Amino acid sequence: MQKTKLNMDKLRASGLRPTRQRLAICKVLFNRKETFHFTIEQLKKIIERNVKKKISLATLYNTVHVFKEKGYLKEISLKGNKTFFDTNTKHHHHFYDEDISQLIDIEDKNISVNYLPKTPSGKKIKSIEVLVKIEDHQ
Amino acid sequence: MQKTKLNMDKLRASGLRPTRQRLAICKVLFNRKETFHFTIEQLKKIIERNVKKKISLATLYNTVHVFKEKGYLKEISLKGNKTFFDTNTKHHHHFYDEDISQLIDIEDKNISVNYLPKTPSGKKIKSIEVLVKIEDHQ
DNA sequence: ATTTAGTTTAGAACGATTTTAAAATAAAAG
DNA sequence: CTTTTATTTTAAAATCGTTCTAAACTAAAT
Repeated sequence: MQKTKLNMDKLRASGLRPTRQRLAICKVLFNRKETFHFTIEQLKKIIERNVKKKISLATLYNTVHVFKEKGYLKEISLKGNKTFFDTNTKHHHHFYDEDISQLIDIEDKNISVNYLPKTPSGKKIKSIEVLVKIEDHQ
Repeated sequence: MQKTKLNMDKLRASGLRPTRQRLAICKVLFNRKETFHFTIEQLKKIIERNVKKKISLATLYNTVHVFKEKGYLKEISLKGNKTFFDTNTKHHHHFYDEDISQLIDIEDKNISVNYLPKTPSGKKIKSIEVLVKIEDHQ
């Protein structure tokens, strides 16, 4: 069980020292089997449940931001005030249930976009993101 | 030229009285040929150029919000702090140039999503939105 | 052990949006 | 018309998510 070691490597690769706070954040983010979608507020609540000493908001924002820059987290395009992050860094898409603000991954291979219009001149495509909004049936 | 009349109808249909301020907003939003993508701040700047007496931010937020509820405007899914609106209310998609924060419409018929995974049980699809991010070539 | 560089923190600051309550205006009633 | 009533506009305060700040703290290097 070298999960802590892996997290330390991830931190060092991001240019961050492996502190108690950062390791607690990594544990919540990366020591899980399933993809994890979260806002900073949600992450804060989860950490508060699992850790005795509280971690300041500034540290959460900081660490998450660096992981995003390094590519260990993705930011998700959604309207609204809250920013969502995703531990699934592979290229993929999402179902979004607005009623419960819940995201579900759609694997890239499970969706196909046949794209027709030409890219504006001088520009090239950076990414194609599909968001499928869902709601209660009936 | 009954554009003002049309705007008054739009306002009344939205349950709003046609005031001087609201008609000025409508003029900027709806008296144009092309689709218009905007943030509230951008709308404010445009109106300040065209109207002698200034319109308060609260009125802009208010009116735009009601038009969105009524379906005369669409809100666009984009990450980040700023909220974009679109006068094109038909179902369609977007190119997004993050460098210049510029949106370009892609007509629905010009893109096709072949969607494979099944919708989570008890849920049905509300919309499918495609966002094609573009950047400078090279 | 001491120094140094990086980190955490609470709280201030910030920008976008919403709310407030008082002054202004549109529409309805007389 | 003029008055009354309901709606609207406004500036300013409040709020929310996020970022910044500067002082206290801790990890790593010496």
